[in-house]
Amino acid sequence: MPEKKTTKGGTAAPVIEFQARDFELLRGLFESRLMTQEQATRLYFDGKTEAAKKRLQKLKALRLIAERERRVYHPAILYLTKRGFDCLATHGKLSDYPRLAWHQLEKRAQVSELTLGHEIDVVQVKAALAVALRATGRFAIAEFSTWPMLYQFKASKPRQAGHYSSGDMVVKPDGYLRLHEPVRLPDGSASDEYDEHLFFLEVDRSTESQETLALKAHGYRDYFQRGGLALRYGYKAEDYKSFAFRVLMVFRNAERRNNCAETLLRMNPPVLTQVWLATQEDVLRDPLGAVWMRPQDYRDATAGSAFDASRPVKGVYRRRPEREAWVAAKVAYRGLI
DNA sequence: TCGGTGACCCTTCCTGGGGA
DNA sequence: TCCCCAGGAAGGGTCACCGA
Repeated sequence: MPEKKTTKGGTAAPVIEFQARDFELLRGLFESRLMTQEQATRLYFDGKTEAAKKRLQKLKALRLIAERERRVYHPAILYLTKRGFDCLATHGKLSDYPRLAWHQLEKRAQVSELTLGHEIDVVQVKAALAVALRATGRFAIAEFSTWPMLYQFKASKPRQAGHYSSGDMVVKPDGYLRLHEPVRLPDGSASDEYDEHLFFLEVDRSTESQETLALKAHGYRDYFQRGGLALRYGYKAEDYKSFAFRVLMVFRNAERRNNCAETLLRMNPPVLTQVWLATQEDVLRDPLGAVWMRPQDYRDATAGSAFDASRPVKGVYRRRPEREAWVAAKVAYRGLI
């Protein structure tokens, strides 16, 4: 049964029938804090710009969403208003989220320009993946969240030489994706059973040190080996192998990606296959295509060459465009699924 | 009948490039 | 340096079509 909503007073009070898509959009804004109109169009309107434009205008007129102050020629960045938040709460659309008062959400939505860029990048990757997955017709997205608080976890820090204990750290993923892929019966039809694919997402803005990235990779490995995800879904930690996940790291350029691959290979023990690396440009173009590499793939591509990661690092860091060219030509890129 | 959507067009506001 | 123009981004108007 459609639900009607009107506004009080004013001129030309808009009246709309809420659709499931409206709530999905509002929930999306609740989770991701911000998204551009273009991203909302891709995520919730199948890329249909005119349809998105009209619907978003109505939601803005109802003051359920609003856009950040911007230059007229800059893309519109949408956010959820208090009225939108109340609307979701009233319709019971926030029951599967932690309880959050409006003032907490309002504070969360006040982001700096630096954070803004990161949030938009994360949603950009999310939109690219969601659109590509939808287009395959093979997968159902069971969860795709970009709210770090929902999936953050504690992991132990790597032990340092001369120290008996290692201490804990909190890892806050930029995103978490759970996919269902129906198992095909011999006749080609889909059964009730499905395979599950689990991913954590890290979108790098070149603002963190390689050491921090390595620390995160260590954290993910620790979380896996301790059965953190198994426990999250109500299973025993010993069942951790049934909850194998990959960590997708997306970088601004190939140099940064390759540096990270080298860093992960130099860890002790090295991270070889759990972390998958790609550039943002490649992911936005073809997120499911052969654009991903694992540190092990990087190692294979550079083995015995002047860029072999096992060679000791000497002196200060210098750019090596020839390394990027070498890797681009030699590495065996992988498709995500 | 009405709401939602798609398509097309016009307008506003601004940036950036090119030429005088 | 100034002016002109193309183009980006989005708001808004209108009309036609579809489906409940």
